[in-house]
Parts: sequence; C-alpha cells; structure tokens
Amino acid sequence: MRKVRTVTITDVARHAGVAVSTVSYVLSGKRAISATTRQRVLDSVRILGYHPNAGARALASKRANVIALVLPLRAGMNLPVLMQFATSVVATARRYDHDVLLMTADEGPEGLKRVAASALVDGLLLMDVEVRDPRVPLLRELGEPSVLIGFPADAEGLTCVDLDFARAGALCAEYLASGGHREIALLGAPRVVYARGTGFAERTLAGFTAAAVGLKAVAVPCEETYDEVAETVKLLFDEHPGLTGLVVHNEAAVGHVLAALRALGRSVPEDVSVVAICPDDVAERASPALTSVLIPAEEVGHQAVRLLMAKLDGLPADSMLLEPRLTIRESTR
Amino acid sequence: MRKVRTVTITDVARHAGVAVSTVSYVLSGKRAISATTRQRVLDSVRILGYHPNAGARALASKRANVIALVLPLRAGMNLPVLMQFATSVVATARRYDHDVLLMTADEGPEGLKRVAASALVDGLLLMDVEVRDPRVPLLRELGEPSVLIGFPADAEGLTCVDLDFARAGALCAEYLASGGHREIALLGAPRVVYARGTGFAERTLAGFTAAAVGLKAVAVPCEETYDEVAETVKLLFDEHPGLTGLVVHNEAAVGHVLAALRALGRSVPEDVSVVAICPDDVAERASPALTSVLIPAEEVGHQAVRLLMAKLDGLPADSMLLEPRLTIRESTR
DNA sequence: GGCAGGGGTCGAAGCGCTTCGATTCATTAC
DNA sequence: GTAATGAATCGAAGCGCTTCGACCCCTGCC
Repeated sequence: MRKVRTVTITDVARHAGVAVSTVSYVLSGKRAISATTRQRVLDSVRILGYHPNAGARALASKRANVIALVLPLRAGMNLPVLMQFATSVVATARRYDHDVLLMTADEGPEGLKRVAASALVDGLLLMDVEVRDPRVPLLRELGEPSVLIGFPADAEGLTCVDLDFARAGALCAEYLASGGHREIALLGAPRVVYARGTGFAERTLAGFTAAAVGLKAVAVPCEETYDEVAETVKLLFDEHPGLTGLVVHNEAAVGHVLAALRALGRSVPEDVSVVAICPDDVAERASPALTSVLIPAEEVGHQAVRLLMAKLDGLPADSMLLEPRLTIRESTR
Repeated sequence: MRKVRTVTITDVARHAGVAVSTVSYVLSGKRAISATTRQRVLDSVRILGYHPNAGARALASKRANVIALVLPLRAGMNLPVLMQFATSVVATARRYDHDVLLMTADEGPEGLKRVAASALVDGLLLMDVEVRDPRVPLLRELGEPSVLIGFPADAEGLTCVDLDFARAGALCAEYLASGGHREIALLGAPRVVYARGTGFAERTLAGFTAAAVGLKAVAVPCEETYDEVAETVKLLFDEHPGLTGLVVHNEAAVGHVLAALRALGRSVPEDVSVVAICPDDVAERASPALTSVLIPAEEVGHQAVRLLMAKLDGLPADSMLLEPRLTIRESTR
C-alpha cells in the first residue's frame, strides 16, 4: 500500500543516459532517433515501468487523448445495444491510444461545455441523437470535434453515423413479400419514442411502408409490458385476420410478442412469420429462433470512433449509414 | 467553428485585478479570501466563462478528479442493473466534482496499471467482482484507492459494496413460508455463472437454503433461452408436483418463466406464487406484476462512490452490504 | 581542404495550474 | 507606543511533459 514515487520521464532519461527530449521523441516518433538509442530508451522504459503522466502530457501537447461518450440514459432505451456500442467504443478508442470519459446527458449542455473548455477531452461522441436534439445547436457553437450516433433533423456540417433504418424496414418488408406474404404488419417502438421524434423509429416505418407497396401493410406502436403487447397483438389479428407476416422493431417487446402469439394459438412460423430488428443474441435466445435484422452496434461504435479520430487529425469525416444484414432463422417461411 | 483561445486563470486574475494565486484560492477555498475579492473573482470567472484546464490542474495538484469505472462486459451480465449502476456512479461522482473514465476489463490488468501509473484517475471502481477475481491481487499490489462492487473470496483490506444477496434469498424464502407455502424452489443463474464463482449467485442460494429449513426446498440453475427455461420449469413441476412457490433470481429468464407457467396451464398467483430478484421496472412490466426483491443498483453506485471519495481523502472506508427490500405485487399470495 | 547538408541529440522555454513562503496592513496585547 | 498576531494577498517555484531552435559531427561534393 505504500505510495511508490512515480517514475517520470527524467528518470527514464537518466537511466538511459540521454536527454529528456530524446525520450519524448522516441516515444512519440516525431523525430528521427538512431536505432541504438531508441532501443536503450525503450529498455529503460520497460525496466522502470514508465507510464507518461497524463496531465503533464495533456498540458504540454494540448491533447488529452480522451474522448467523451455521452449517453442519454433516458427511459425506453435499448440497453443491450447501448452496451455493445459502449464496449466497442472503448475498445476502438484504446486502439487509437485514447481513453473514454463517460458522461450522461443529465448534466445537460453545461456538461459538454465544461469538458470541452477544460480540455478534459479532445472530442465528443453523442449517442442516441434525436431528430431535434437540444445538444445539436450547442455542439455547433462549441466547435468541438464530434460525431453523432443518429441523425438530427439538420445534419448539415455534422458527422453522423447510424444504421440505415429505412433500409432495415424495407429489407424486412421485402423479405416477407418474397416469401409470399400479402398482408404484413410492423410492431414498432412505444408511443413515447415516436412522440419524441427519435428518428430511427420513423425511418424504419418509412422504409417498411415504402417497400410494402402492393401489399396490405399496417404499422402500430407497441408498448413493452406483457399485457399491453398481448392486447396489441390480439387487436391486430382481430382487425386483420389475414395477417401472416410480422415485423417487430422493439427489442424489449419481442419476447412478449412471441408469448402472445403462443397464447393466441398461432404458431410461428406455420401460421405467422416473424422478423425482428434486434441484436443477434436476443434473436437466438427466442423460441423459435428469430429471423432478424441486426443492429450492428459494434460496427457503429467502431466507425464513430474512427471518424472522430480522423477529425481530431484535421481530416474530413463524412456521415455514413451502415447496411443492415438479414439473418434467416426459424421464425419465417 | 473557429478555435477560440481558451480562457486561463491568468485572464481571470487580470480581469479581476488580483494575483493568479488568489483566483486559485477563491476557487479551491483552501485559504481565507475576503468576501469582496471572492465576489469580484467569481464575477470574472462567470463573465469570461472560465473553466480550469484539467491537465494543468491534475499536474499541479496531483489529483485528476477522475475515477475509473471498470465494467467487466462479459457474457451473462445483467445489463439493466449495470446501466443503472453506471448512471448512478456518474451522477454521484459529479456531485463530488469528479468525472468517470469508462474501462472494460478487456484491456486486462495492464489497463488498470496504466491508468493508475499515468495518474489519469485517482481511484478505481471495479464492478461485478468475482469470488476469485484476477484483478484483486493486482489491486493490492497497485495500492491505488479502490472500491469493489461484489465480494471476492479474500476481502481483507479491501473496500467492497454489494447488495446482501444472502439476505435477499432468505427474504424470499421467508416471505413464501409466511404465506403458507411448504414446497418452494429457487430458479437461479445460468450454470456458467455458478461455475465462474460470481459470488452473488451462491450467496443468494445459501440464504435461500438456510431460511427454508422446515420446508421442502430445491434450487436449480436456469439458462436464459425460452426453450431451456420452459424445459427446466416443466421438469421442476414433474419432479415436485406439490411446488407452490417459486423464487426467480435471473432477470433475463423471468419473462420466460412466466410464459412457461402460462404454457403449463399453471396460473400465477392462484396455482403458484412467484417472487423475483430483479429491478422494479422488470417486475412491473411482467404480467402479473411480480412481487420482487429489488437490486438497489442506484444505491450501490452511490455508496461505492461515496466510499471511494472518502478513501481519496485519506478517510477509512469499511465494506458494506445493502439491505434488500421486498415489494409485494400481484404474483404471490 | 572547406563547406553545405542532414541525421541525431540536447537544452530550455513554456503549457496552466497549485502551493508554499513572504509580505502587507490592520488589530490586539501589554 | 511597540511588538506580536493574524487575516488577506502576492510572487515564484515547480508539477512532468512537448517542442522549438541550436548544436555537433559525419558525409558528400566541389
């Protein structure tokens, strides 16, 4: 438990018999250093167990090597996806030699201003951006390098990354159509999500609707308690007895939907085919295993970090939509 | 987008007509400053929009005002609880004027060593600590202030916080017993969790078993796919036809358990009472709403930060177990 | 043989902050 | 009236690192 004196760059320089600046250049690679000197310095670093002091480095270089990950943490979020995303952000950031500061939106715009102004972080990653997100105007004003997950209404001049939800919705409809289904339905997010204008929900719906021309297609919002789901599903089949294809874009409800179908005596996939838009593990855990469109959280996180790093290096970084991928399992025919 | 020159403490000092050190003392409160001077400085801070440079502050004060939150992010974790926990940690840390660096265990012990040695963080918060956690020995050697969520086998000299799972298990058994149930069962975590020795699972089991003396009580592990859950439940009732009380300590499976009971034609709570150990929102979302023992993630996060802050101030910080709380809803009688 | 050029290294000047005396001035004690 | 006390403030020395310009010496070239 004794507090060991920390090893500084001066210690390394002394041990290797070189100047402090030489050690710095070896470590940063910003100037040519002879192979022998480099090796000597590297050995000393290893032997002494040297780790550069983050504060000093940040102060001198004006780069903290830290990015902020701003999670919304509001109700109705898709936790597993969020978590996958966060994991992938941390892992990718480390690959770029950066760490991740976790922020919640609770602190509000002030929080963003604070971390930016205090140079605690070099850039911002905002998750789960809404169509009219209050953070967006601030972001513009801040002029801090940033990448958004999700597309706000006006994405001009911003860098955004997201799954192409319109394509995902379309993919589901097309797949069901190709299977011969003539009457299909989309069970979407809870009402509150549409009301908030989260974007991804509307875009899925739009894609679904557009791709379903020529079919009978309906879409209904879907709450997340078992009872409400069961009610919604029952109503749906009451009003559309000919329904044979179901798209579920609500991870929390997908299990309930299957249970409700079971309770109604409709078997999957014999009576009705079900496609879910959700992570693979959820789809695989269901019974029957669900044909699903993957939300590529990991890929989104990876790309978001990559783009942010590009921006930090002063490179251009364009927004991008990631292609959804349909995996056929046992819930459709 | 133009990069505005950042406001430094020197700017504030000049604007307020005082020395740099005076500004520092106003902000830290470490020396007496007259009310008039303080006010003048505070006004300048506000007018200029000054935020201390984090790197410089860390360098000079040897305190980064950042703590690391180390999430395991392995399979079979309880995401919602984790998330609640993380949220509460961030919020509480902010109240102590600290930020939170997010780390995953992927980087391994090296990662802990790195952030500690580089003074990126002042202390560590390790989540989901296992009975024999490889991070624990390292932690001892590191001598970095830390708080663990969960209890390792040898907690000597460490500060740990957790829900009192033994008490939670006991509470469930006692409650069912008091309701007149004579034959009860515990559906626990997946096998892999017991195999890993995560501690909380065993402790719940131990508490349950100890409190169930005089009753017929069995405990079985429980996987998380619907099919396996249904199988497990069916088997359970085949072997124990007299079973009337069920404790479910597996958040991912709890919905499946209810569905399986429905499928078996056993109604809740008429035929069988169900108590879950899970967060309130999961319990409320089920049908019928579940009588449950709360995992007080928020409180755990709060206490963990509080203890860590105490340690950072050189104060003693004892391990603590938090009392579970039983909420009676509609799934028991 | 002298000089330009460049690879390799060094020294020193900060980066923006905290903190430790030192200093000033007004009180209080004797 | 003077010395001691204490409250309020200042000045300067770092904290550990990066980076700029200077320097040295070895090559290659005229």
